[in-house]
Amino acid sequence: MPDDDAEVLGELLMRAARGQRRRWRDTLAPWDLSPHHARALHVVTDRAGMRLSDLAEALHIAPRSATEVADALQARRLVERTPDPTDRRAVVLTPTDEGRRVQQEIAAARAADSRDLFARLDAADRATLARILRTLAG
Amino acid sequence: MPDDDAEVLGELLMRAARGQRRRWRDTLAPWDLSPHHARALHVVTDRAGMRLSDLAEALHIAPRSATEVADALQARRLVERTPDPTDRRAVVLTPTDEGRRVQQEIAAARAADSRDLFARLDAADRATLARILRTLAG
DNA sequence: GCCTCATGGTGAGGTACCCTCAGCACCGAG
DNA sequence: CTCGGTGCTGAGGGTACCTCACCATGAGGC
Repeated sequence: MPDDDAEVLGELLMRAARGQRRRWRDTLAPWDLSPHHARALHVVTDRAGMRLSDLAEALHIAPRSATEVADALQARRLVERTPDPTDRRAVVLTPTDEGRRVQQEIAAARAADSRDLFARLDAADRATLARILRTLAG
Repeated sequence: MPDDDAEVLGELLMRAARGQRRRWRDTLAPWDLSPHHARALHVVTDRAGMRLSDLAEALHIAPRSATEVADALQARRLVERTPDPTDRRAVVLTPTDEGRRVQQEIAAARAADSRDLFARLDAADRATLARILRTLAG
């Protein structure tokens, strides 16, 4: 394989991912949420009883930074801090009704966006792309 | 197409890109350069006579931020600021010998890394992947 | 030649998002 | 009850961006 081929592929991959990220940011614009906060909201909504330390682990950030993410979501009234009944040191994060609603809307918007993007490919190409990407990830 | 397919594909794409970015960061470690600074060095080395404003445009950052990137590369003695002979307001960035050397080493390392990654695919898959990614980008 | 407006770069100051370290409250084993 | 470990957060720091204001210079109209 020529070196150039590999470089072109690498660049195409990065470009596709960049486009994907940009679409995602645009999709989130109506809710004025950063991708990071949307992800945090997703995580909190997904599994009830998340502790701050669980959130930190899920987002791959330091526990101290999870505090800040929680602060931000709480300020937006998307989640609430409640004391953990089984451990008085711990704090569990619970989505508010608003938080759950926003999360569902975002999930729907994201699904629609992904569908639009990949609708450009036929079924065979979608299957091939999935196989190839899995090979690269493995 | 089921919504799920699209979401899985989107996630696979992000995962592949994330892996790529991680490899790239690891590849750069020996030179202690961030991806951003490496990219800036590449741009400056690539085209002689880059002004700060050109660098800003190439990196898609504000002109003020290009000043900082230039400061960093200059502190590492990878580039030099020289006055533009045709416009006394402007500053052109020129790679030092060291800068050129580092840039070449990094380019070689990156090419080798890309080659390793995409060697997992046969020629047909590489061609297909390129075609599909171009479809998604377009 | 001079005035005016636009342009290239940078200082000052701000935001977002991470981090480490120290400290406090609490848990749980001995 | 004591003591090492754990969960969270205040304090302080770093990086990579940004905008705004400023200065020096360029370039076109008079």
